[in-house]
Amino acid sequence: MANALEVVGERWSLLALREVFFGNTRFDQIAANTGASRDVLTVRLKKLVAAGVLEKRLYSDHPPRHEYLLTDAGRALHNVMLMLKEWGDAYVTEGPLPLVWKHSCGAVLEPRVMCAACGEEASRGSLTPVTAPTH
Amino acid sequence: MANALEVVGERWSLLALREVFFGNTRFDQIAANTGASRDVLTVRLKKLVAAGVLEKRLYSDHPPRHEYLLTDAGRALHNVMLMLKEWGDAYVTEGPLPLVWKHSCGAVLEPRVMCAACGEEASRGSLTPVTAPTH
DNA sequence: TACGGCGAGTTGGAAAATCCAACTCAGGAG
DNA sequence: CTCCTGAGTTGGATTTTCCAACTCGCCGTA
Repeated sequence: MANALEVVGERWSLLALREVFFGNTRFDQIAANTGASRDVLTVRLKKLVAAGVLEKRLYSDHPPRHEYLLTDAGRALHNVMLMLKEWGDAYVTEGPLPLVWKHSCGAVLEPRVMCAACGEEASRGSLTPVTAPTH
Repeated sequence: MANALEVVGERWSLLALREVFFGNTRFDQIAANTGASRDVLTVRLKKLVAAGVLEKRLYSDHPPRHEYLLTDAGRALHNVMLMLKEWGDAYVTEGPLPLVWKHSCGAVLEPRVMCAACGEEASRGSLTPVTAPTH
């Protein structure tokens, strides 16, 4: 967890990623939609690229224009963001939600965490921590 | 998401919560295990209490000693932390993992996100965003 | 050729947050 | 009486963040 937070735990990092998930892949879009100041955003994006979460791609030579795209690692963050949004919706956000996700089954998504091995829901009570032997 | 991050998105907040999940509910334990400086930790814990994520309880009158306990909102963050840990384990942490979770089915937990309505896995491809009508 | 505009930053200075070590204060333990 | 522990406070140095303004390359138009 601490390692994860070192990569995406700084202010604006996750919000910037959210924008890329929404298809807002250009610097000015990200800046406008997150509210991050441009200098901080520059630093964050650089760090996310360096960490392999985003990839900076030139999509036009003349004029030179780039966009930020998700790598596999970046795409894998979607789950984290879903759960974070879910928690915010449930315990922080008041009033109607500005956005929901619709699942292909037709329902509005209420994400749950399940165990990949058995398919059952993984609640806190059904889990036990196992520390690695310190050797 | 932005709302959620306003509550738990600051540095040390999630790590402090992790410690409480592990049963390290006292100030000094949290400080030692997270590495946060004591003054910042004081502020973070106050904020988490104010936000209703933690609760400060006196567990001994003489001498006066308190501990931080999870509220419902706090417990609900477990899912977020599971996914964050999962991501860190998969894309950031190198070498053997210091800790894994064991599910009651016997397997080491690999958390997946599923749709509560249909029970199917909710991958990015199976989801579509629906914005609230701006009216 | 000049002029405005856009994308993507950079720069400088003020304001806020963080780090760290040392200090406090209350209540036991010896 | 002195030492120790838990839970912070305090002061000062260091980093980050914020913000508005500036730059630079390139384009469209006139």
